[in-house]
Amino acid sequence: MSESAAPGKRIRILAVDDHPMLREGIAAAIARQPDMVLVGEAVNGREAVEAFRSTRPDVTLMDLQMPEMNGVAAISAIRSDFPTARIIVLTTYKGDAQALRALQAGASGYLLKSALRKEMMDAIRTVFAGRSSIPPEIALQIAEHVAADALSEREIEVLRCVARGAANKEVAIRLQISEETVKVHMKHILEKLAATDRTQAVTIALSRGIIEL
Amino acid sequence: MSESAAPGKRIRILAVDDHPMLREGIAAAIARQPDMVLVGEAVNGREAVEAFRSTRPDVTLMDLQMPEMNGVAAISAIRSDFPTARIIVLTTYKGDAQALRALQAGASGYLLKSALRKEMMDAIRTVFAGRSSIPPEIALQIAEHVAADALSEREIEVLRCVARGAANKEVAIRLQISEETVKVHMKHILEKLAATDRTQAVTIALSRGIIEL
DNA sequence: CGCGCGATACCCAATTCGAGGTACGCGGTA
DNA sequence: TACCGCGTACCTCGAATTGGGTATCGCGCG
Repeated sequence: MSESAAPGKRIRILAVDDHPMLREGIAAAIARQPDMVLVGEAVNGREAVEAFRSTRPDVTLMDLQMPEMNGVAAISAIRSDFPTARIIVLTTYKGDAQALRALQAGASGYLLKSALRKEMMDAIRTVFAGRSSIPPEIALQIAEHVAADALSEREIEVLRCVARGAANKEVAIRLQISEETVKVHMKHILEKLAATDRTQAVTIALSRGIIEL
Repeated sequence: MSESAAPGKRIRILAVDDHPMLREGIAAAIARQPDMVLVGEAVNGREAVEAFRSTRPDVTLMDLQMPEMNGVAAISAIRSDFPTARIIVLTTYKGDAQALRALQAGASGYLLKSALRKEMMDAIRTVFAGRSSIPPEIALQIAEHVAADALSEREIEVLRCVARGAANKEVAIRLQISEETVKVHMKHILEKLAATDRTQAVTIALSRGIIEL
C-alpha cells in the first residue's frame, strides 16, 4: 500500500450526511485513495460544527437537507469561525436557489449525489488545492436565474404562507400587514417567477429550492 | 474469512440506486456480512429489470426516484415476471402514497435511507426469510391515509394540471372535459385532502407523494 | 337487480384572486 | 440630489375559485 508513502500529508476529510449508507460509501471511496483520510463524520449541521472544531478537516463534504441544522446554516457557522474552511456541498439537486445560498454561505464546491466516485475524488482534490468545483450545469442554472429577479425576503415569507394554504387575508393577518399589500407582493412574486397563478408560483419556488415543503 | 464457510449459500443481493456513493456504501456493508453477497447493481428501473433477469437475486434493494424508469414501475415489471421476487424499497421518505404504491406493486420491505447499517442488514435477512419488513412509522402513516379517502386517477390528473399553474378552464381543455366537471373534481380533491384551497391541495399532495414536481 | 361510486355536466351565489393604477417613506446608489 | 427598489396601503374591475344543489351514465359489488 502507498499508505506509508506520505504519512500525515493526506487530505483530511469530514463527511456530513444523515444517510449512514452514503457516509459508508464515502468512507469506502476515501479509504481507497492513498492521498485522503476520513477524519470525522456527522449526521446533522450541529454535529458538523462540533466535528469541524475538533478535527479541523482540510475538506468538508456537506449535505444540505438535514435535521437539527441544515447545511447552509452549518456552512455559515463553520465559515464564520474558520473563514478558510473548504466545504463541498453534496446534495440531490433541489434547485438553483439552494445552490446559490450554499455558495454565498461560503461553499467552494457543489456536487450532486449522482456524481461518480471519480468526480467526487476530483472535486475534493480541486477544492483542497484552493480552487472551486462547480459543475457547469449548476453554474448555468444559477446564472440563468441570477440574471432574473430574485425574490425579496418579504416575498418569500408571503409565498411560504401561501404554500400552506393561506388566503391573502390570512397572510395579511400573520404578517401583520394589509391584504392589499399581500396582493402587491403576490403580483411581484408572479412576475418574478413567471407564474400564471399562486399555485404555480409555489411549485416553481419548490423546484428551485426557494421555499421548502 | 468466513467466505469459504458457506459457499453458494449466501443471500444474493441486487442494489438499485442512481447514487453511486450510496451503492458503494451498500456494497461495503454487504461485503462485511458473511451471509450476504452483492451480485449486481443498477442505476435505474430499466437496468434493474435487466439485472434481475440475469442475476436472479434473492433480495433486491430498490430506490424509488430514478431516471429512465421509476422504482414502482420496476417493481411491477419484475414481479410480473418473477412473482416470488423479494424487493425492499429504499428511499428518502416522500409520503405515504409512494410507500403504498410500492407495497401494492409487490415490495416486501420499506427502508428509509436514514436507516442504520444494522437496520438494513436486518431488513434484508427478514425479507429473505419470506417475511415483510415495514417500519412502524411508515405502516402508521399508510394506515392513517388508507382509512381516509384516496384520490381517484382522474382527480390526480386534474391536480397535476393545477400544480402546473393551469386554471380550471385550461384543465378542462387539456383533459377534454367541461370546466364544471373540473370544478367538481377540485371540490372532491379539497375535501379528500382536507385542503382549504388548490394551492394547499398541491403542497399536501406533494408531501404525501401523490403527485410529483 | 339495486346501490354506491366515479365521471360527466349544468345552475347559482359568495368570495377570492389577479391586474390595472396611484401614492409615500426609507434606504442605497448613480 | 435624483433615482430605484422595497415595503406599505388604497382603489377599481373582471376573472377565477369555492361551495351548494341536481342529474345522467356506466361499472362493479353484494
